[in-house]
Amino acid sequence: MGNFLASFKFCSLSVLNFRIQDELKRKLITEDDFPWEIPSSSSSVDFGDGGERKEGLKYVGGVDISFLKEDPSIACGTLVVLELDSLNVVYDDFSVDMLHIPYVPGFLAFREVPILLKLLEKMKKNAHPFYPQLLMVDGNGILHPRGFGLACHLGVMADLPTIGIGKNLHHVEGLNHSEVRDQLDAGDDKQSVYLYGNSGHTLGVAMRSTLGALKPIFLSIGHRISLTTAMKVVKMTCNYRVPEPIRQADLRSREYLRKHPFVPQCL
DNA sequence: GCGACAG
DNA sequence: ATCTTGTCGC
Repeated sequence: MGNFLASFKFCSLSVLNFRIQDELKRKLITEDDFPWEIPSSSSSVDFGDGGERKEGLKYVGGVDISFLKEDPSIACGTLVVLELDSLNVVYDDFSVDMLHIPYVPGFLAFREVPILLKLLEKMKKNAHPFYPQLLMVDGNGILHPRGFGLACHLGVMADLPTIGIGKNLHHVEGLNHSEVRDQLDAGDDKQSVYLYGNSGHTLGVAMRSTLGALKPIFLSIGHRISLTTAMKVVKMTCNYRVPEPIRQADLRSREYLRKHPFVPQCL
């Protein structure tokens, strides 16, 4: 009986998760859909005419989750917000939870979205002035077996513009690591190559985000942003290989777990 | 058939 | 994701 229930649970999970991804995918927006102006890569120009202009992108969020080595089911979800100009962290928040959903490639969102969404909603409910205008997610967007990775899932759920940042290539639609590497090495000092799936659609881009970085990061559209704009924003935030919002979320997440051991908030 | 497979 | 020391370089 236990086996039956276990396998039923497993089956229903898989089937339902496919449907949930397909259903949410209908809400996906893959072009710029926000009122904020992306600051030019240099300093912002002040025309001094006092005229009204669009509000600029200022608060960029990053999310990550780290795990307890002693118990991989204990996770620390972390949300940080950085000021784009200075890349200073102006907000961080943490939530330690016990996860009951396993990691399955292609279904990462079902494991991580609840905890991340909770952190975002807490900030939104309090009408926090630093609520992010854009969110970077440690995981892929449309670079995904069904074109709906963690960054898309979280973006649609939170109704936020999101960018997916992968540190490893998810092998989808014939994409493979060595081919990408060869293409990057083909050019003299090629910094990025577009990722085309078997279907010919652009799924994302492999990008050497800093001069010294041999290994690229893999970015893809999450929600409500174009790939071109996503690349601009990511480049603006890369002091190191991993964009600062993700990097800070990662660093602080591990630190929090080190300093606040064994205190799950949800059971 | 075997291996690969975001975090 | 996590386990891990030193080491090379700016």
